[in-house]
Amino acid sequence: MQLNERKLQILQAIIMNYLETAEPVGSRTISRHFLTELSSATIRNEMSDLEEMGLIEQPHTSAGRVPSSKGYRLYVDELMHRQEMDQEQLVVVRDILRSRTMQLDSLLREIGDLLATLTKYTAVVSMPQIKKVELKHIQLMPLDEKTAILVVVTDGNIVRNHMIPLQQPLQPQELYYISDVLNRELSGLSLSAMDLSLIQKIKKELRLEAGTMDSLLDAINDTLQYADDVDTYTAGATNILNFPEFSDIAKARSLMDFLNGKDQMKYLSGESSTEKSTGSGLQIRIGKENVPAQLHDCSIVTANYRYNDQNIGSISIVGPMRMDYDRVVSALENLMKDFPDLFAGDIPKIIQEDKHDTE
Amino acid sequence: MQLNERKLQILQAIIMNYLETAEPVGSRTISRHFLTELSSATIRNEMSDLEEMGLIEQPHTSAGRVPSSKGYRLYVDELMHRQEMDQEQLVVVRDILRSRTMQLDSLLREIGDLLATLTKYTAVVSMPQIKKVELKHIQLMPLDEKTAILVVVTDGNIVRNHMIPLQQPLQPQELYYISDVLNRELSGLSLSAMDLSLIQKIKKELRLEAGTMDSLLDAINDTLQYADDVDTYTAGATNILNFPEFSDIAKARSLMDFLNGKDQMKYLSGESSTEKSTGSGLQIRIGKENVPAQLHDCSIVTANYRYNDQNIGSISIVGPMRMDYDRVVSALENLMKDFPDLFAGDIPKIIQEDKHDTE
DNA sequence: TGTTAGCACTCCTCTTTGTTGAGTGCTAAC
DNA sequence: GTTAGCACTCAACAAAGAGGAGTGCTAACA
Repeated sequence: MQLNERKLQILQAIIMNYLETAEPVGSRTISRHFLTELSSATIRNEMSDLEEMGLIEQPHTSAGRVPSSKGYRLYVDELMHRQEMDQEQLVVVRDILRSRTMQLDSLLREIGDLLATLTKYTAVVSMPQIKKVELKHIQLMPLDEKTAILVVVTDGNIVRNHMIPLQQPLQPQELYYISDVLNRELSGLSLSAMDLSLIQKIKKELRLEAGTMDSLLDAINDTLQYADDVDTYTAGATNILNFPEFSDIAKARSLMDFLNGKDQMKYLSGESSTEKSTGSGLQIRIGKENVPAQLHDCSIVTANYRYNDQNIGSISIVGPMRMDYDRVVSALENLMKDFPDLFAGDIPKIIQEDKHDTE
Repeated sequence: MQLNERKLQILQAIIMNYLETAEPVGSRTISRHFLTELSSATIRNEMSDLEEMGLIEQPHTSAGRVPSSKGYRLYVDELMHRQEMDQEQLVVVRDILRSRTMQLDSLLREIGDLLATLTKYTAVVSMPQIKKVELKHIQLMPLDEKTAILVVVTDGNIVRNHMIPLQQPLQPQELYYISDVLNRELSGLSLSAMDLSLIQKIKKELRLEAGTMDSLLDAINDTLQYADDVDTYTAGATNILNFPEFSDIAKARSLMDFLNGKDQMKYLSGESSTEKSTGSGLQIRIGKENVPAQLHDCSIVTANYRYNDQNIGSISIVGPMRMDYDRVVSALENLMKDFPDLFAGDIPKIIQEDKHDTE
């Protein structure tokens, strides 16, 4: 079957109308509001074709049509228009973000909040995997006789700290000295580059008793371990409750639980090979394209952020399949333009299609 | 009107049954399952009295009775039984908590998670107001030419850090030196005890240029400011969706938004003068006793935790008015016993009443 | 050949109307 | 003071019917 221009226009009209109303769209609605030069009967014929092609579906015999996953997919790949964002609003908040924080993790949290507010969907930010980024500074601080604090600062100014039990009391000077050595050996490296030989080298240089050194290395290891957990931040989780597709409380709850559960969210940050990505490097997963069952009614648009050419985390917008893809994609793309250091190399090409006939 | 023993028993039966079913309780139910020696007619008479006294209410003419706020209040003040908790479960998790962390803030988060799981309600922890606790250690760390990191460790091993822009590059040695001076002057004090004269003194001792010093003090001030925000941690927020009283999505959403909104949660941590507290120092607010409208259908049980005889935060359980007060109070009291250093001075007196007649 | 009016048909949705049952209050008897 | 009995109330549920949105199909038209 041919997928001509007119069919595409009808598909687009269905998606636009369904986005607004969340109700199945009938032929008459389209003939009245979108393609006024055609009669409803003609549109009915075309819709029948579109259904046969699997792009739209009928909830029941005498209902209008609803876009299918495949229909959304086609829309996202071919028909979507980028929008300019509300410039004022965006600019204002952006400036606040820039001025307020120099720490990557809090910056990301604020970006999440911003996106959730802007899109009215839920934003899930997977926090940076600091294992992959370079160490900038490492420091032992005296606390009391039995404890020291290990503070690790990475590229992006992410600060992590960890308590270290001391086998024996150490003088502040000793801790400073150890810090210096650790810094000399480790800074500039990523945590994942630390291996046994390096540790041996440090051990040798420090000439500390085995016990002290071991607990120290254990602590560093713990910090590393903790850093490896994919930690996520969720903003606007309750926005989910606004959508009629989640008026069933059980459904809403299972999704919210899923979004809060740190473990499962690893799914989001991982790049799945099957999904196409948009020209700008965004990944869009629609409905059943998501593996976890809880996400089968959802769509997810994900941007990966990077540091030194390595993906170290992601920002996702989660909403119902009936999502305003234009707005969400535009919001993320604008964000990417605003933080070129975070999304380097992926400057979005704004595809400027004409807004044809969809009056 | 007399509030005799039998009336109390009936009230208790109504509360117990309503807790379980969330349905209005009829006279027949009570006569069958609770006070078998009485006929339903007798109980009807007593219930009529209880209603007149404002302790129970009728949703509509031909429905059973539901406890009123006043009824719950009476129950909580007079009739409640403390329960022993599931010992095994509690002990196990408790040990994990104790061994895993020495940092107050993460400990509190874990306690929140534990309580939410245990009670099936929502736990809201207001994080410690570090302004009120003593400084243990303060340290400036070099980061790059333009920035240093200020790390502040307080009593309870809460670590906060803050980026400090440097007017001019400083050598690590200089930063260490400044740290030493700051430590000497500040450790042992609470942040709130810092005042101008103290700052003058430090300034004098350091003999640094005004610019450097000012930005430093600004940063410390910022940290202090940030510390003063009442930060909260919410665990088990989605548990709310389990209760039929929140099957109305709008209601559920407004409550969840309220619980997530940091600002409004100050309400929880503040001690309101009007509420009585239980013998063990817990505060219980029932339904309309809560000031914010969003909480009018909820009850909240709050325990304040302290450090050096100062309240520095609180742990609250939020649930529907139809809450299992016994379980919640017991859970919190057990927690208080387990962390005597956190809840010192308030060792709960377990009131051992007989379980009379409520078969 | 593509478009459109017309029409029969489907099926959801909403309203109406009973029916049922749980629960009450009241009265009179024990 | 307690209880059996009875009339009454009212939410909840189900069945039945009306309305309407929307479809598919056919036949006519440009």
